[in-house]
Amino acid sequence: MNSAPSTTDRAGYEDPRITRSRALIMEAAARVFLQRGYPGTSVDDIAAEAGVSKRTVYNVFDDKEQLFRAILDQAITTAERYSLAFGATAAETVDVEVALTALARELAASVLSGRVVPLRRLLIGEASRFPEFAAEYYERAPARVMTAVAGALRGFGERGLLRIDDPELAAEHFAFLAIGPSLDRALFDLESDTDAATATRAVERAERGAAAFLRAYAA
Amino acid sequence: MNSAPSTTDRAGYEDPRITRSRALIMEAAARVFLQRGYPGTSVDDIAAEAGVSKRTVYNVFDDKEQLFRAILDQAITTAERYSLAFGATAAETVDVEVALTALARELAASVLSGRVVPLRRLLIGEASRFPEFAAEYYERAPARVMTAVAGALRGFGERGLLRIDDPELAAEHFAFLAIGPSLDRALFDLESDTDAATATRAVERAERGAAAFLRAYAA
DNA sequence: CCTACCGATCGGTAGG
DNA sequence: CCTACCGATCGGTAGG
Repeated sequence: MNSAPSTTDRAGYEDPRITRSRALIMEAAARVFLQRGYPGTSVDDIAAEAGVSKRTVYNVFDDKEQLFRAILDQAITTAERYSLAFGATAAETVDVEVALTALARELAASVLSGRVVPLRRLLIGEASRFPEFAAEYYERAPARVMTAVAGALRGFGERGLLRIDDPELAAEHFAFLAIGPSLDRALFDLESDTDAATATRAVERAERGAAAFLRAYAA
Repeated sequence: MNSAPSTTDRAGYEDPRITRSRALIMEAAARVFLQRGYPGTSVDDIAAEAGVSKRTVYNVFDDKEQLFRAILDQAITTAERYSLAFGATAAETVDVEVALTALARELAASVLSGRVVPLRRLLIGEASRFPEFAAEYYERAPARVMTAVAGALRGFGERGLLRIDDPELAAEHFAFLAIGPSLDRALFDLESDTDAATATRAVERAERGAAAFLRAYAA
């Protein structure tokens, strides 16, 4: 899809050298895009970071935008896989307080660590240039996680452990009580990406957010 | 500060032509930066939008970055003025449900309309290039509003109308229940900026968020 | 894989 | 003489 058709034969096999180059380039591009932004990153930067020539980059990807698209697809795939697993364990627990506290911690750990926050910065910052990228990511990543949370909360509601009238709204309340303040601040504060103290505070906030949710939605 | 010292005499008077040019340039720069981003905007674009020559832009501002800084200062000043007034009326009310619902609506209206969301996109997107701009904005705008909300909630707590142990945490819970989901989505969805249906849904969400807060923090 | 190069455009500055 | 402003163009770099 993202590469020239000629690099793949009719049976779908790709030259292993291209496969290897693609992986190197995508990893390098993700690293550099997330750090310096889309316009702040030149294709030369990516090629140098990947240890390939610029010409190789253009052999594997049509242009800079398609490379961005490939990075986004990869991130969305990861997020979708994650959202399927999310909350699966929580739904089996009988102690709703324990389950929701664990769910809040899990949410904080997954959203506030790794590349999620840098990717959000990138997509939000480029939303005017690539509105469809930002919108698609939102629908296929955070919105899916929200749906998974809503499903778990509906389960608790049906078992009489919580009072849930509107699972989608309740999921939003749960998620934003748990990680809303931490996430919002993280978007503006680059240093927090690697700061251990920030991570600790985020987990504590998640726990206290879950506690507030439990008070608001107690059966 | 931003202009050459020679344009202002010892008494602080500035050539009225410069004052007028500065206003034209800043309004144009705010419009274009917020729409197309910092690197996506050329100084020529700004000059054209302001109806002045590029040379005039460089007579008033040292460079493109200082112009960005001036826009940011203006936005921060507006936000600080707003945060001082915020919640002043709420603290006088006796009916806490009415007061908090009004506060939530007020928060939604002020954050989700106007230039706040586009400015957030700009600062978040440029956080890697201008980390101090993003951090300063956060501390002087959203963080101040949060402090104002915390003050109002503390007042309700002291009057026995709410159970508030930690006003700062409670303020975060209130704010993110009220506008967290709407704000997060707005950052990714450019069309929502001018969409009336989105605004209506945001107000409804704010009201239901305030209701959840009241359940969690009832005395 | 490297150097060289293109058409276009950038931020910033020259002379008048 | 000064400053503000103009049309034109600088050196350097972007994506391709």
